[in-house]
Amino acid sequence: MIDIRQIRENPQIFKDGAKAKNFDVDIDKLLEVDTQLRENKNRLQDIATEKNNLGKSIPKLGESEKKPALDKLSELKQEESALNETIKQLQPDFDTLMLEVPQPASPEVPLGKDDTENTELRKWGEIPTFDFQPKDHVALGMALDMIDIERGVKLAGTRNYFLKGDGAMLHWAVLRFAMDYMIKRGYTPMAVPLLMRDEAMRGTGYYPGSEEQTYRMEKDELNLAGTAEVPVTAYHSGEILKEEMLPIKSVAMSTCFRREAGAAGKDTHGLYRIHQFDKVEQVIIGENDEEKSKKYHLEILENSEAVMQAFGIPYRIVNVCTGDLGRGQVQKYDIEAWMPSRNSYGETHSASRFYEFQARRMNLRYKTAKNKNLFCHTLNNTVIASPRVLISIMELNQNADGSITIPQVLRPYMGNKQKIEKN
RNA sequence: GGAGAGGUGACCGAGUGGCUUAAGGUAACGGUUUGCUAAACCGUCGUAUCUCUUAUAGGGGUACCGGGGGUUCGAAUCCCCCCCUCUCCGCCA
Repeated sequence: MIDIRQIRENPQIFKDGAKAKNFDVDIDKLLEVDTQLRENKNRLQDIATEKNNLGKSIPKLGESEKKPALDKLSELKQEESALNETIKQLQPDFDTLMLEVPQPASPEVPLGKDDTENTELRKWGEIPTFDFQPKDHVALGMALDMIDIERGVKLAGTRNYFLKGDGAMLHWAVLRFAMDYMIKRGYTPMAVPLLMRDEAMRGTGYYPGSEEQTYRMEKDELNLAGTAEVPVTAYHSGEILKEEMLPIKSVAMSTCFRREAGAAGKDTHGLYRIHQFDKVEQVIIGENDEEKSKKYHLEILENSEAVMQAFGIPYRIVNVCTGDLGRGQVQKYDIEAWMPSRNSYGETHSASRFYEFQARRMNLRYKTAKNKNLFCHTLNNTVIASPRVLISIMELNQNADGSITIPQVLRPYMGNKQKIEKN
């Protein structure tokens, strides 16, 4: 959410910002409602003052003076309830519009209409060539009895799968390595609830907007989080933290649930786009300081790169353009991993910087040394998401005989096994 | 699922109609004392919003004691509805 005072002072920035991000929001309408609301509220305040004064004087008045005073009072009350009625009508419009105003992107974000206009910042690693006919992860996984998509679909519908044997082991190895790495970097591990109230969804910026992407438990009015970002970022919502607590760096591993509505027919093959996966996610809750936020942003990007490098996966860093940014993001770096079967890079990570946007929505603040309450800044990034990353790992490390060499760093998590082979 | 208790400021916790923004305590900040640390003592210390002024500070108004409505000249305090939390019992991983 944006500070309404900033919108009042400089509406054009927010109009342009929304346009660049492809969001449709009526700033003029918002300002109009804001003006009306303020007029009514100011008048209401004056009435309250008058009422209070009058009320206090009443016990001191003589009998003859009491009657006119009471008459005046009931007159004021009538006007008061009329104003309240108007405010009650305007307030929801105002609140709705406020939740819709996007955070303008940072100047270093490239202008663009959609993901085709994202710009590549740099690459890491060599794209391998094979001197045999390489298989894709599905063929590999089926042959090695690691992946069973058919039965996943039988039991849970399309975009569902089983991992078994070394497939399950590899999946957990990747997650555990990522978790251990982040803990070594000083991030606090968290196990989190995933059934979230609407409030948490709104606070992180997923609502309004991503309702269609989200599984909802209608009976309980709870939402199945699509990422641990929701519980971890909202963890301190509504609180006033002490400045010395910041930055709070957390890492959580969780299952992620996504409906993938509107993606029908897209990426239907294999484990790329699925309804349920596991992810290690890093979150930083920091000070209200743009320079620090940028520093943290690079830090969380580096953390993920280190993990990708440890796995030996070639990747590139993409500066996501304005049109592909979410409502709240100031800037976003995606990491895209090389996936031989797609013959392209596929998104595996998304590092976002929000400044105050999320903190304002969830009323997450801290008290400075000067006793001021400021909204925190929030950031998050994937550390690793599996099984999507298994596509790269399996396909890149396959051998001519159909076996898969396990990356060094994952072997300790797989009983020091070096290869996954047919048995 | 059944029964009960409760929701007050960063935190704990008092407060059953006006003198309460709200006692007391903790934490924090400033000061006195002090070789240092600690302790003790004194002082300051809620949030939001509007407005004024000798305008990165101060003054004033208003609202806020879970949310919404009501009674009343006046409500944290009384009434109604809702939400949430906790405890006990039952069932159970």
